[in-house]
Amino acid sequence: MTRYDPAEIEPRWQQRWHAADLFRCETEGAGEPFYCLEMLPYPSGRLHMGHVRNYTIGDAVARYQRMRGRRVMHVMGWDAFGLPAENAAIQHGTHPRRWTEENIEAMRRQARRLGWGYDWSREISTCEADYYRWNQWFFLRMLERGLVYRARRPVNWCPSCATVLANEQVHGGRCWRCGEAVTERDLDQWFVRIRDYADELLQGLEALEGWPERVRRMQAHWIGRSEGAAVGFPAEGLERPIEVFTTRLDTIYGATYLALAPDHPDLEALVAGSPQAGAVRSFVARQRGRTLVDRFSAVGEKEGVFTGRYARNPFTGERIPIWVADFVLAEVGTGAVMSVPAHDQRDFEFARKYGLPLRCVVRAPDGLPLTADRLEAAYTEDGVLHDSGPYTGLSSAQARERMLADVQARGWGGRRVVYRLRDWGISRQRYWGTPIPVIHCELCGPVPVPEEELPVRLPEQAPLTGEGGSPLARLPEFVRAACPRCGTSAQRDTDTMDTFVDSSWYFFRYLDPHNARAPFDTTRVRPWLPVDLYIGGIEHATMHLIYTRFWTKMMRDLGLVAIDEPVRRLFTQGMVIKDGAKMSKSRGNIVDPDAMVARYGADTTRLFSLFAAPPEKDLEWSEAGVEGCWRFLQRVWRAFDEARAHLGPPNAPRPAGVDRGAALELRRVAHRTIARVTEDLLPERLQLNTAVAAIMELTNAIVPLSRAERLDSAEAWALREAFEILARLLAPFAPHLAEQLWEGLGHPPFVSAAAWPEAEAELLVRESVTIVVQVNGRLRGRVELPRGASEAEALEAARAEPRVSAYLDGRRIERVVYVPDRLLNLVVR
RNA sequence: GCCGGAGUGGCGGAACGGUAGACGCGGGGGACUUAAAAUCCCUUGGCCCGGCAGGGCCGUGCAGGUUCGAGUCCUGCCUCCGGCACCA
Repeated sequence: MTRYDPAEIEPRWQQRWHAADLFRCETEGAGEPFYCLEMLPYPSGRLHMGHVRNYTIGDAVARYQRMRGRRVMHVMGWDAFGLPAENAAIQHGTHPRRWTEENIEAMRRQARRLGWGYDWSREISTCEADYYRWNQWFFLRMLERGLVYRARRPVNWCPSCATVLANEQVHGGRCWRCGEAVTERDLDQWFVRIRDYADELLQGLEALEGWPERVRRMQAHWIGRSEGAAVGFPAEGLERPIEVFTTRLDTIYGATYLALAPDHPDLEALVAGSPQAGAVRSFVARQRGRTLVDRFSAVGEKEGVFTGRYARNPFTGERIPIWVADFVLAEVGTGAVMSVPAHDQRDFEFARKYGLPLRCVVRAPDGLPLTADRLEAAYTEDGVLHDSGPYTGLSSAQARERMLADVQARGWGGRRVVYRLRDWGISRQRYWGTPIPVIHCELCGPVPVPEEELPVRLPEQAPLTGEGGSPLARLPEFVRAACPRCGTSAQRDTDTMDTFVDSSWYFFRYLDPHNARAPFDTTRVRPWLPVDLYIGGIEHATMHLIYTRFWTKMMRDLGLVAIDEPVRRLFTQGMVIKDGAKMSKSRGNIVDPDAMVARYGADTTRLFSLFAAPPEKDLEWSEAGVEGCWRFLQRVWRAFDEARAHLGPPNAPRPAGVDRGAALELRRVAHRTIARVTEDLLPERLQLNTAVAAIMELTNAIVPLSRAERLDSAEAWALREAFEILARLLAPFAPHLAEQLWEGLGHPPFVSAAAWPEAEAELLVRESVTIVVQVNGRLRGRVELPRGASEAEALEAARAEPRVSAYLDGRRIERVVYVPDRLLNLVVR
């Protein structure tokens, strides 16, 4: 008997797949395209189990679709720019490129060892000029269209990473990458007008039926559309009125003060010369030093300072004080609010603390007007207006409409929609990224680098300190440039692009990876898009997955693609957990994929990562579970070894007698397994854990026959058929062992290229079925009947069952519920 | 606070509104072995009646409801996880 030795089997098949170029995919050709995509990895060093899970799911789907006859695009690439490379370089005195390339090399080797089938001829690495030049090209296209602009603005700053972060990259006030508390800084930055697409990004979510509801909700919330009105409050000492945004225009008669954000642009002009100026300035200075984390944790303890200035409520003509308050955020709405303490909880708390007046103007529809002195909390519901001049008596909704019409008629302001989504700041003050193709000229301002001069190459050497400031700025030979417009000496932009730019369009490039004239050829990519299935972690719900949707729409508007959305079906797989926590180096609960492969082989590793939990849920790592998968594969191996003696030649004619007895039973199980596994592998289902379970059941049905002393010709034939089915069903999950079985069965290679088995319909239905008999909904017996038996026949059979008849004895059957071939429920009294 | 998701054996998890617990792990018993490992076979939700054969009751977070029938649908709670969070 031969031993199951993955260390011997697996490299051999990997070699043969490679030699046969089995996974190459032509852009054009026969077969319906299927684009199976997984989020490309950051080459951090080694694969971790999260990668293994992600890519094994994708590989199983890709292999399955290939066997179904689809032309499958399945590619691997590297999100190769980014900060860890730079930090590692600083720490270990190496170069980011070298560090990155070594990691890619190691991870590519690991990918092969796990048996993942990619078209390596399409591999891309985003740190290559061939790739990032097109980031620059897109930047210039967006600049032409005004989709990129430069602005000085308070931006999120991660002190540890020494760079700016986009809003999406700040999670709970902390850096998404390193967890450091984020502060604010004023910097000149390039921004992408993703906000211009806010409405479309929001609307588009409804059509994304193939996306998890969870992700759609998260994005909708992230975009955060709110509808209301912008109203100008004339302020003493300012030429232009202070514009406030409100969704509760109906409460405007209750506004008793204005509150401005500490970094409101008009604040300095407002307070200049006021006796309060000093107090305001020191308050503002204190606020600026606070981190976001600090600000979040202080929710509820609002602070503010009176500016010494007043504004006029356009509706009432009333003079109300202007305050600066920390709970008003510059980036929300207009950065200024009309405060209505009686009807807004925040305004209420602030007014209480500083003794500002309250005025009630809305009451519950069935209630009495509240009075300010009795209020314990703001009344924030809609209701009926009182003490609101001509609007008194209107409902909140009516009032909002009328008031808005009057605001517009009198030129005070108008309807306004604001989004929580902010423009995407893409400038990064680090080295290892795409240089921004702009030259700053003292005379002409920022001038785009002419297209024919692309790529602006990232200099191979730059002084890296990690202490802040763009490393490229310290390279005079990089910085110095002639202004493309006027020719005078000017300076290159020394920031690099956010690496989320790289990952926004890489899967378009996979489809045309060597194109030197354009990011990709429009006609080539068309048949492949949108991506049929995209697999990755949930953590990108409001980062990468928003950016790439935006990028697709932007490319559509440039005429490059004809789609509105990049991804038809999104699958978010769960995390890999060990001892109740996400695997991480700092926790020391890492399981190394290499060690797994060395010990159990790739097939066991793959199988476990698919079997141990439904793919969308978190997977708890269990050594015992791995052992179980290992045992299963051994069992398959041994069963096949034992069966050899029984098996006839391939393609033998079907002998008489396969339609009864053990042969029939085995055939039924085998064909039912085809149906189950096929269904579980559908992109909209993807229940790979139950698919594996079904294959285990098939194996359990095979074992007794393969081990039998002697089989008749029908049983032997059925046994061969079962193994041929097993080999092909196993191919997406444990492809090496599957190849070995296929070869052992006398077939030419490769099972990976064989046709997926078809279930014979007549084997899926039985001529006799077990019907469950219930009395009053409780299980009391089972009867065997021919399929399609009538209710009367079922009833007769049920009455003949002693267990059933005991419950019917002396009672009247009031109702019979009959589900043909399944169940009979007798309702008695 | 708002928005999602999830609660099923000792564990991971299965179950078109129709036999709850597939498959795997773990446990118990047995075979093989001098012994162990490996492997194989039987068994395994709880309680109760029975010598066995067999049978009964309870059971999918809690409380109700709809239904002939609810893990699954509805209402209200509880707990845990995730996202957002002073959004004007």
